[in-house]
Amino acid sequence: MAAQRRRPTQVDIAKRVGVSQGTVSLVISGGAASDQVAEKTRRAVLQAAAELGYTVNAAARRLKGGRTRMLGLYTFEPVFPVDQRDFYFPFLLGVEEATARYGYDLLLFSSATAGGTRRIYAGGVNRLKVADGCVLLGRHLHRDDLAELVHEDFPFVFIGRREVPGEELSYVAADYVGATRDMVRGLTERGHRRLAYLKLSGDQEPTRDREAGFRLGLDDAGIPAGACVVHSVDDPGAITGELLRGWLSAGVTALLVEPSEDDSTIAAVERAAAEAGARIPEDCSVVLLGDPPLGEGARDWTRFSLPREEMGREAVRLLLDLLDNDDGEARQLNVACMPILGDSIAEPPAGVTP
Amino acid sequence: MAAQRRRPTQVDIAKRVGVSQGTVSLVISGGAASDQVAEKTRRAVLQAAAELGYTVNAAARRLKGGRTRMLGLYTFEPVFPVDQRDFYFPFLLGVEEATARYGYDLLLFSSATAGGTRRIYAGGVNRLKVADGCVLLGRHLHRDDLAELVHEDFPFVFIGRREVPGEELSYVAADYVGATRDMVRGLTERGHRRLAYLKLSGDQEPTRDREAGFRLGLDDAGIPAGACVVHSVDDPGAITGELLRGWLSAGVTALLVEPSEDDSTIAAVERAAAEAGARIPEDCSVVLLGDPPLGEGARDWTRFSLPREEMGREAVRLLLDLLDNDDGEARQLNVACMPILGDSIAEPPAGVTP
DNA sequence: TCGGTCGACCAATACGTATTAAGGACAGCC
DNA sequence: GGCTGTCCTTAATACGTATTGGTCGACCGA
Repeated sequence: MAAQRRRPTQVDIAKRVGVSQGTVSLVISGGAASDQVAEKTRRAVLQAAAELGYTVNAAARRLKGGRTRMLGLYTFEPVFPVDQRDFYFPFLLGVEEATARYGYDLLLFSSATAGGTRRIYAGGVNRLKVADGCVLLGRHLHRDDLAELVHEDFPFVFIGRREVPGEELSYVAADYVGATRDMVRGLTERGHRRLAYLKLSGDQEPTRDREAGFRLGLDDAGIPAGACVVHSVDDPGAITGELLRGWLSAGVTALLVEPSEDDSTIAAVERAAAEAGARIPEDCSVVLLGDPPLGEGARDWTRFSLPREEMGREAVRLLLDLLDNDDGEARQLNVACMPILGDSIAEPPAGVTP
Repeated sequence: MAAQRRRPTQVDIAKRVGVSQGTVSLVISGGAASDQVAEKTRRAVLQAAAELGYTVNAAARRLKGGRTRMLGLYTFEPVFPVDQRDFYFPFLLGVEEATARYGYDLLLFSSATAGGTRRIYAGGVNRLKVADGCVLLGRHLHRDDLAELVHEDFPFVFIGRREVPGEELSYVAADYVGATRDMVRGLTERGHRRLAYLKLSGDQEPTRDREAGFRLGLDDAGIPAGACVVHSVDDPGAITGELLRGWLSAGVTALLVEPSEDDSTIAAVERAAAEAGARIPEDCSVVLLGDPPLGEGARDWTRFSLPREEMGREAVRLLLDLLDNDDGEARQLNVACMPILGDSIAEPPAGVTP
């Protein structure tokens, strides 16, 4: 098995069979056009291809405008770190499954990590373009990168709702608005009238959507927004027993908590409750606006859960749709979250009548 | 914003600035060669590039260079099914990490799944070759595919030891021989003299290696092979309390169990022990020759554990080594397993003197 | 003024594939 | 035999970049 110095090309096949490169291309790229080729030629070409161990050069095919049958997956954070594992893995699962079902291969842009910071345009080059299209994933993204990506018109779909001013972009997102609204309804129907909402600081879309859902939920129940607390969590350490006690004595009976990436916010809430001598859910109901990051917490939180696997699948579906009929339209999809009734909510304690 | 029908190229920049495409290329690809360009021109080009929103066409660049800076990952089973998750995930982790560190991208050959059966040579064409090299992973592989793959000389590294008659192929494998030998030593040093070894049926390399290690371990302790039981497990249901009781009354004091992919074998052993009224480890020590598939078993088995993440990393390292200096040599690496002392072994029960 | 040197740029080409207009062989028909 | 048409194949070209041998002009020293 002497090493062949150069990968065989269509020209090599052509020479061997005694036809032209164009004919080889017709056969190889298959399907529609290849029935113009005589069956005998066709077989000879395929045979030679097999013998030489030919594979199409993806770069060349792409260059000409052809398809690579590769979909890219770019994540703004590394996907695989173990602590993020449970968060990202289901997305991956869905993306991989759908990619496979449609007969595409999946290209993970790991190299972006190399420089430490994770950028699309490392060295002015947009690696993504070797793929036919790309699924983007991650919470912390460079707005500049995203803007530039939109500016070229390369097909991509975001997992998670993203906005770029003046641009329409494709995404599949969890319906945080509706899910949060439903959570509020769940509380108000149990009689809670005064709620505290702990939102993450920063102005990310998921946070904004939850807050919108919160306000809609209040409207539904006819509760004035002024009757509730909205607290922006900059530092989980700032969620003290003191703070919580203040809220409770002001008539707050339920907490809505937006989970952070680590479980620090949730942990802080539990700690604060302990410090304040408040039992969950007897003295204070708690609802999580999303999945607890580390999954295996001792408590079975009432919460909603993102259909992450489904979101991954849908992202691929949208992307392929985008590829197949290239109108300039953005595809946007909101998937419903699944409400989970845990043991962290109850009726408001008796005697609390705000 | 109107989609620009065509992305700007170096030619566009060249026209705008009034230089040739070649000069633009010199400036853009930067670094070493670009100091041949006058500073004034240089700046003009860069400015125009910025104004036009130019980015390098990755495909075109690749076309010239040969390398794609992609490494492939091909698995003979689907990687992502949830039930296999804990088995495959650490390999993936390691592969991805190393791939990223070396600045490569990772191509998952998902499309292979499409046809139901998982073959490399779908349609007579070897998809793998779009990547510079490939890491192969999985227990059940088509020997034909592998043989053919070796025959063309495409650089790849197997995770897990594989043999193809007459060929030298590259792999990184767990040192099953040494690890099993050490397990036997652990038992014999505690006084066990009569062991039963439950091996999987089938003639896979991992099974053979473990058996080799078993025999070496017996040699070390001066135990004749005939004094021990080697039982091939075709059907876990066949491991009955009856069978175990027979062994125990024949003086067997310890079991070495090769875990299957599901946990059926291990479960069968526990069930048999219960039926036979034998406590583990008081009446019968048990050692696992590998990781229990489902991790979270109630019992803390004495076993050895594969350094799966490390194996993934090493596979990539070997592969890149293979790419960079292309002698025809195969790279082979055995990594040591980590022995884990659980609570499933003890001294042999008193009164048993074979 | 002339030969020489050097800096700055250009023209040409290769990379491997897809596509298309055009060419050639061959058969059928009048 | 000439005409038309069908079927198969080819030649040519485009895609966007990197590279290299070469050219052109300026500048310098003698």
